[in-house]
Amino acid sequence: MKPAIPKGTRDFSPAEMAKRNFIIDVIRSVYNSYGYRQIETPAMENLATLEGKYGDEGDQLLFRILNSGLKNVQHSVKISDIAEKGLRYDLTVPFARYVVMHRHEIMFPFKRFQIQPVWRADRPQKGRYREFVQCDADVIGSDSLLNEVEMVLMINEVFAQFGFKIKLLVNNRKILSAIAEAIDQPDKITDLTVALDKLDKTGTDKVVDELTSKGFSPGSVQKLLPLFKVDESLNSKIHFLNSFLSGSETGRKGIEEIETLFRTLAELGVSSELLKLELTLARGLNYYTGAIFEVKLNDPRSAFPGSLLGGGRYDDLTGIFGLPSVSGVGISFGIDRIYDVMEELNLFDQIPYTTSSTQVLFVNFGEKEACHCLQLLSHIRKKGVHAELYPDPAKMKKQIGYADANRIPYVVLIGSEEIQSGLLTVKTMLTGVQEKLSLDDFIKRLTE
RNA sequence: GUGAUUGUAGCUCAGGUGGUUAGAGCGCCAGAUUGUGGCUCUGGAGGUCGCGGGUUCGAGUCCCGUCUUUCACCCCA
Repeated sequence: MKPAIPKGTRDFSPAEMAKRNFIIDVIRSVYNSYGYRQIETPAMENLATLEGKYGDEGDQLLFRILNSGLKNVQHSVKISDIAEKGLRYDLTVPFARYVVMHRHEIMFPFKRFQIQPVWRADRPQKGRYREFVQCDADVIGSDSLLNEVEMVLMINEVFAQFGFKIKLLVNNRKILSAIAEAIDQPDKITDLTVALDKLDKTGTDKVVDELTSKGFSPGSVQKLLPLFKVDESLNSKIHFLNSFLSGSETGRKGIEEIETLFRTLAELGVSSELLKLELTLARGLNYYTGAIFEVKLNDPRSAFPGSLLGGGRYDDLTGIFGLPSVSGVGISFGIDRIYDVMEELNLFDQIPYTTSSTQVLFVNFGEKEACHCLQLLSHIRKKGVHAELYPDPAKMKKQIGYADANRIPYVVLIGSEEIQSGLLTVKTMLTGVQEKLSLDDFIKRLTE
């Protein structure tokens, strides 16, 4: 049979892994430095845990796992009768489940991070995969807006290390639901936000069309129009919202949250170039209730479409699992998209990463010589040098070619002559220069 | 889920209107160099033309189906 992998999945070669690990290491070290602690959860969850958390669209995109032991399946069976598990769709919902299950051993507020693959049964396309890795950080059990502030700081710290420019879009679900109230369509928040989200892409006419087709009355659409004409500046947006949402308690709270967040960040010197209040930012996931975040590429060298990060506050995700009124905020980096952007902009060239960490290759001249090398190897590894012995007594051309192909900087040759003299013949691959060194002198050179 | 698009050697790609034995570059292997990589030269291996069916005397080429690739919509990291 012909080898193949499922649609939308990928293999990663050593060179690709080195680059992926570079990205992950940056994120992990920032998470660590802010006090987040790592957990993992299973690839699969019970469908009951997953379903209904991501909207109708999200439910469609869940990978469901067929129950084991099934023999024949009739056409008329219900999915719930043949599948009770599914691959996780994100890391936030499994985390909420984790928090509820482990509530007695958790000290709140709980700051955790998690770096694992997730799966979505989407049609693959640019920047979209069926299996991809998310890097999440969440704080659960704290209402403080300082957590939102911290999320933004981490976002900036991480992206500052990648070599491309981004824009961090911020909005607040409370404001969005207050807008829905203000135009007398409080029950249509989802339709409203989905339509609003397309404003910058398709323009006001298309948004109006979509709202009308979704059953918004002409009167409510009329009421919405001023929103499209607000000035870009933060102050004029806030000013507009204050009057537009004056009658709404949630609207007032949302504006207050936004103001606090932006004020604190300004005091911390977070550039307003990076940060933008985007009133049309919606985000499809159902569970967000407060701040919402999204990072887009903002670099003249590329027009990469998708978002590189998403996140927000969810006030009651644990409620469904039986632990009400515990609020959390979180963010999620999409490393596959960050990788694509860095690859497109050739940014990996300027960044230190290695495909192989081997510093020395010992050439294999035969059983006796190899055995001698093994003893030297264990000594030199204890000194912290990364070294390997070629496994077969192959031709020199082959063995040195192996060092060349793997960019191993030094080759050590130990034949009968070297065993007798006790000196190593060391070849520096870059220059081709060859010299006789004692083991200690060689180690000294490598560890200096 | 809707609409397009792609598939020929390990990789990148050629193969007018169907017609002998399907090509190139790069890579790979071997030799020139029996203890020496990159550069050069010489030689060699490697292809069910994505898969299945159809039209035809004859299909890499035309038709249908299917899978895959890429892209847009939807939605999202």
